[in-house]
Amino acid sequence: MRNTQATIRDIAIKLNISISTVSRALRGAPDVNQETKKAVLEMAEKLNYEPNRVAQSLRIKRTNTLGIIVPEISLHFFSSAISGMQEEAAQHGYSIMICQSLESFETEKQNVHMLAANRVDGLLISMSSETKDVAHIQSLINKNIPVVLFDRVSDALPVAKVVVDDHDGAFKATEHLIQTGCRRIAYIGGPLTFYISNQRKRGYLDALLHHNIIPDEQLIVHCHELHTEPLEQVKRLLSLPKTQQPDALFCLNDPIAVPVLQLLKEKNIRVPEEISVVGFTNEPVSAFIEPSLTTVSQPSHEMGKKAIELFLEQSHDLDNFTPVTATMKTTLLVRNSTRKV
Amino acid sequence: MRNTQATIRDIAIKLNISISTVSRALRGAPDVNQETKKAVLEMAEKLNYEPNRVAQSLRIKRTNTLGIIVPEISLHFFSSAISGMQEEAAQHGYSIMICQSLESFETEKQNVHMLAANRVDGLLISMSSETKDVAHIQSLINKNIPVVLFDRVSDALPVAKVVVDDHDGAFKATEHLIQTGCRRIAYIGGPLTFYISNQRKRGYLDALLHHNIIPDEQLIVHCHELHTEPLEQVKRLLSLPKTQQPDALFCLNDPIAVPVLQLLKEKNIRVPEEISVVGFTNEPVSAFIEPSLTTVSQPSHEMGKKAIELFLEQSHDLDNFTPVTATMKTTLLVRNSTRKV
DNA sequence: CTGAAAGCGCTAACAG
DNA sequence: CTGTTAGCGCTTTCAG
Repeated sequence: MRNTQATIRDIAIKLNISISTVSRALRGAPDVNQETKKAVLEMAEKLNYEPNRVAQSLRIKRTNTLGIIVPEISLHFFSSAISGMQEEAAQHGYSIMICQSLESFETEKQNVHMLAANRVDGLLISMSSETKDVAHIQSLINKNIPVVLFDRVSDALPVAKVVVDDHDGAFKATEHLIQTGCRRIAYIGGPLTFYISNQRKRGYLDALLHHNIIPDEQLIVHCHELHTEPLEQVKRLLSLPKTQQPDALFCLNDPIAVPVLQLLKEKNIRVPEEISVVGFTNEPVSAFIEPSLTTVSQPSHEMGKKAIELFLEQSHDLDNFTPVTATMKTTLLVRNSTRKV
Repeated sequence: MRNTQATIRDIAIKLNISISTVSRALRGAPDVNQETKKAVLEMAEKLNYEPNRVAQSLRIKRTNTLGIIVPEISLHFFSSAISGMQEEAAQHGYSIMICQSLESFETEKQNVHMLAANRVDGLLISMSSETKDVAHIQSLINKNIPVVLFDRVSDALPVAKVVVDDHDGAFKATEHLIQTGCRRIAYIGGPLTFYISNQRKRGYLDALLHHNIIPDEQLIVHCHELHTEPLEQVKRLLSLPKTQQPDALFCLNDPIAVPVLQLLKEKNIRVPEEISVVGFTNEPVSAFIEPSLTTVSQPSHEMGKKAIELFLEQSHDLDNFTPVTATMKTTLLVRNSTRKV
């Protein structure tokens, strides 16, 4: 933003007509003389005119911009979801503004404020694992700003959501472990307040119970932090007395499962012979790591698109809108980190 | 953007003072009575006031927003660069707006227009492989909008750039292939107008010449499209008469090299015994694929940060600014897709 | 079909 | 220390 940018006023003066006529011509209003319109368009071209969306937004009280908050852009699940959103949003004339919370509650709050200050027309949020208090998001709802939660959602918020059936995915994954002979299956999860982790834990527990396996509290791990703690916890589990050690690890997600697989390789523990590993998400590396990782795949790109669709529906009919939850399908991808049936 | 958002006017009325005083208090101007200031801040809090950056931007002619255009968000190199930018930008009070060109010139042009219309304070661009005409970017420069090109840059543009030494990286990679006994080394590159590809090709050629190997035109491939064509071309090379077949493939980047590696596996061609493969970029999968991919790594996150730094320098001193090019270090990561020395 | 005028929410002289 | 005033660039009545 500097000088030298032509405005409708410049066009109006050059053409010796009023700025309202220019404005009309530019926006293709019907009640404008063809000749005038042509002249305006030509002059705009000549002056390299670029509409000022900032001024427009202020006037029409819409920015045609959507805000997105994700924990970490560079995780493939999120960049892929963003990519889906971006494509869908662009098709409907929306730009997107992106923030990352880096799994920090404070940063997430700041992000929300920043995007609200920018008067985005809607917010698409995947919550940080740290977030339990959802007042900052609730306040958006109170201000009538459409919010769509995706993947990392919260029960406490009456908003549109895009999720996969985490319970079902976890159930299938755990059942697969059981069916391939595992009995002491550990769950490596996130904080106790982390909704998505709890859903997956419930699926895991239900699968155990369904197959008459009594859950062992010792094998259920809640990590407060998702980068280094999971590895520590796995090491701890592996140092338990032989009979108490797990014979399978069901990890909250692939970004946890992949390093776990590497750790096991370092320790010369054979996968899946000695221990099976299952992840969740299906990050690209998971197919390539040796052994390839059995995981529950989520349709990240489609989830992104869907989130935009839900926003659009909601924004068309803000007054009588009831929060919908779109549940997408997961697929259990059986690869080589689990035993054959 | 809907109703119910408090403005400084609301605060002024409630407190029975002028809006300029409110404005001053809110921005922490020095010449405001402590009491007044306190009252304003409290009232702002109470009304859930959120500054309107749209109005601010229009008035001060700066948006504190940066535009980013990348070919594809979900490629790790780009999402990682974006992540670096986002973190650095946030520290300096900038928001970011993201577009993807999807390797389409037309889309890239549209992106530029959209971001210009949004009056971003600067643009960070990694050009599509299709882009040869750079007039759309030149026009930004003419309008005094700071532009920083990163990774996918163009020679024709006098702007700040963040690159790696592509020539050097390619030279090292090719030399490594030669030193491990390869003689018929193919280059799988991009379009002839694709700057980065040409740089890498030159590094490749210079390495060959340096080692007295006469380049074979037949082994130098230019793909117009980067998703499916490279595989076709490799298949073609593999169907040449035995003596004309390559014994190594140096690929423009990892997103090409990885599928190539898979193709070779399908065809039961042993890597690196029968043919060596080298990539460029170092995507996360490259370390995990079997055999792991020898590649030239680029510091994506740092390149992103650096790009923001260059923007900041430039925007501080727009008038007498000379375009700098920051060249970052690459590292040859020798893994298992090439033979041992 | 066109123009005049008001105003979106905010900042920044200028004057007190 | 505070208030008045004039816009930033645009859209949108309301008149003609």
